[in-house]
This record gives sequence, C-alpha cells and structure tokens, in this order.
Amino acid sequence: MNQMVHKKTAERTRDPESVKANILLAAIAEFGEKGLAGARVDAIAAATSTSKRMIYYYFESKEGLYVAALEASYQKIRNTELGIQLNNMPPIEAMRCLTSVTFDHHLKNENHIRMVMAENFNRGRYMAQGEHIQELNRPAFALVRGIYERGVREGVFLPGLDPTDIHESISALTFFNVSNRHTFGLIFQLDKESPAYVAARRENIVQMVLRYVRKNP
Amino acid sequence: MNQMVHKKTAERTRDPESVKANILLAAIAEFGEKGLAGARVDAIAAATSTSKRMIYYYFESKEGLYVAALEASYQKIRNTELGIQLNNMPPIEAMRCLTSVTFDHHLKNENHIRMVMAENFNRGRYMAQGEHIQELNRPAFALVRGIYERGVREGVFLPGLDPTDIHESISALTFFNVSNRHTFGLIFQLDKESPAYVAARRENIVQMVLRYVRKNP
DNA sequence: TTCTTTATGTACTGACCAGTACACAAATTG
DNA sequence: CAATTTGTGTACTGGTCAGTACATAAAGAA
Repeated sequence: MNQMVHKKTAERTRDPESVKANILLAAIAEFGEKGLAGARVDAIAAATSTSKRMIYYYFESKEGLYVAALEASYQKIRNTELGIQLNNMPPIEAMRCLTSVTFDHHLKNENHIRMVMAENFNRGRYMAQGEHIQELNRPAFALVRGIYERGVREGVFLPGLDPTDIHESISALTFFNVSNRHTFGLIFQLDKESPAYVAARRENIVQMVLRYVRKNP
Repeated sequence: MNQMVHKKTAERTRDPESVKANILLAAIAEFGEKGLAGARVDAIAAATSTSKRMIYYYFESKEGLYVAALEASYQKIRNTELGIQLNNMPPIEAMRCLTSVTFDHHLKNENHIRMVMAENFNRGRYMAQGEHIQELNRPAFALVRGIYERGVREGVFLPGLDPTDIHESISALTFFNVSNRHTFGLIFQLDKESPAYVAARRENIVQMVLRYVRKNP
C-alpha cells in the first residue's frame, strides 16, 4: 500500500536483451572485483535494474552467469582493441607501436585483467565451457604475425622465430605489469602507478621486444 | 562412552610449534587451491592433525591464517631457491642459467604461484600486513644484479640498464608461463604441459633475456 | 477474446560456514 | 603441592547466501 508497487502498464515495457546486458555488466564488475568464489549474486542483483530472479531465469546458476560474464568481458575488450593502422609503418616502428599500445591497453583495462586472473586461478575450467571465447584473442595475434612476417620479408627481422612466441612474450610482459604490480611493488618498494615508472617500464618492454626480433641492432 | 575420547596422558604431549607448522602447511595447500574467499577453515582443520579451535587459538581469524600462510609460502620458496653457483660462470652463461632455472623453479612450484596470484587479486592488501615478506624476494634480485654488473664490467653486457627491470622481465616471462597457461593454452590450442613446448618456451625466454642485456649479439 | 508462453517480482528456505562457549588437560610457577 | 597459564577438543550458533516457490503481468497465438 505505502510501498512502491509495479510500474504502470505503459512504463513496464519488456526488453529481454537489455535486461541480460544489464545483468552482464553488473556481473563483470562484481566477478572482476571479487572473483567467482568471492562474488555475491545478491550484490550483482542489487547493481542491476532488475531482480535476482532474472539472473537465474537467464543464466541458470552463479557459474552460468560467470561463464557468460567472462565471455562478455573478452568480447568487450576485443571491441576496444587497437584502432590503429600499423600497415603503413615500417616493421620496427609497427612492432614498437603495437607493444606500446598493448601495454597501455592492459593498464587501462584492469577489470578484464582481473577476470583473466580469476579464470586462470580456476584453471580455465569455465572458459573451456564458453563457446566462442577461443577465437576472441586471435586478432591481436594476427597483428603480431603480420608485422613480424613483413619485417622478415623486408630483411629487418630475424627469420625463424615463432610469432606465437612473440605474442606470448608481449602478453606476458604487459599483463604481469598489471596483474602482479601489488606484490612486486611491495617487495621492491616501487610506485608502479607513477607516470615516471610507467613510462620507463613501457620503454623497457618495447626495447626487450625489439631486440628480440631485430636482425642487426 | 562409546566414542573415542582423549588420548592417554603419556601420548598427549604438547608441541605448539609443530602444531602451528602443521596448520600452516594445510593452509598453504587450501589457500593456494581455492584462494582466500574459496578456502574453507573447516577443510584446513580437517587436513591437520589438530582441530579448528587451534586455528583460531594461534591465528585469530581466517584472514590472520591467510597472512601467515602467505608469509610461510614465501619463506618456503626462498628455502628451495637456487642452490647453484653462478659466480664461476662467464656472465652470459650465468644469465642464461639463472633464467632457465627460474623458469623451471616457477613450473615446479605452482602452489606458490597460485598464492601470489591470489594475493595480487587481493591487491596486496594482506601482504602489506605481513612483517618480513618484503625482504623475501630480494635474494633473487641480488643474483640478477650481481651477474649484470659483472657482465658490464667484463664488457659483454650493455651498460645503463636497470637490474630491477631485468629481474622484473625474467619474473614476468616465467611467472606468466605458469599463471596464465590455462587461458593462453585454450586460446591458442597449445599443450603447455608437453615437454616439447616447455623446452621451446624456456629457450625463447632465455634468448629474449640474453638479447636484451648483451652488447654485441 | 481466451489460451499459452515469456518475463518479472517478492518472500522464503535450507545448507553452509566463520567464529565461539564450554569444558578440561598439561605445563609452569610459587 | 596449589594456583595459574597455556594448549586442546567438542558441540554449537547466528548470519550469510545460492537457489526456489509462488504469484502474476505482458505479449503473442488461436
């Protein structure tokens, strides 16, 4: 009676897709912040414009929602990836640029990094269940391979390297910089957030990659 | 009456230190497997030779136990670290050896890696509370610095590099290889456990480090 | 319009789990 | 030897939280 009841007919329009999207956004935030075990379905529900009931209606279980959120996080990150054109740069410049942009991209998307950390902590159990996740990281790899092959053709890169390895090393260096900054920063008393540190570390990683692929430094 | 009651006097000797150590071992296993939120105090208690009561008696809370377990895990890993002598090798060989051994060491100590992952997921909140953890990773760094400085003195390494950076890069490459193998392996359909892959990846990382520090490749 | 399917909200439950109350035994101290 | 401190076990509790029972509204089909 005195409580706010249902919306009037006209206002209560249905929109399943936006309800699902709304839930997924809240889920990405909560799972990224707390992980699978630490996340609370009630907290996710509270952050949506709908109710807990709908989470179970659309996603069946906490685990089901987690799988969907993980997939959505990869999707989201792919959409923001690399709007730059690297093909008209010389290979060395392109590789420098790609590494540098990847570094910044990881720094800017902490929540996604945390989702990936959480899933690795789960030993990839849930990602294996997702259907399309496996393709979602390929574009980044294709870029690396393209640049590397062009560099070899133009005679500036060392031939015989595996592009997967180059990609993995770039990922490792830039991912770790975000994922492990807390323990690493504590042990070495570094302020890993300071612009000076970030700039120096970025350049170091770029140099490391370039010296690895270049023919005659 | 029919239940097994207390042990006889003679058998029930007290040994607080070994009880604590026993709890810590069980805690390291459980927290490494499940993380802080996923771990269950009852499960830890069941894995000890004592009872849940003692966990609270010695460690006060689940968080208190987690901090102690984290510290103990760092301690444990330090004790198994690098029994090799690098000082009588030429710098390039020493750096190759150090990188290679670090790579294997990380592979062999997954549980510790998982503790570090968990703590970074916690943003280092708990490590900051531990008293001595901060010094525990220094020896590895001292090794890197020693080798690098010797290499510069002998004219085989590029001067002007920051040893912290070299150490961080070695850590990043070798840590990521364990921490992120699940998602990375899924996306690129790699069998990251296979001896062939491991050997190739180890050599790649070694090359990456060497090309970064070497003067004239 | 009536029936069926899809979508939604509210209020609840049963299991689980961090932490504790209580009891008491072993060592230590005076 | 008391008296006190330290260490240990058992059984419980109160809160939390994933998941559900029930009800009902909106949209579409017949």
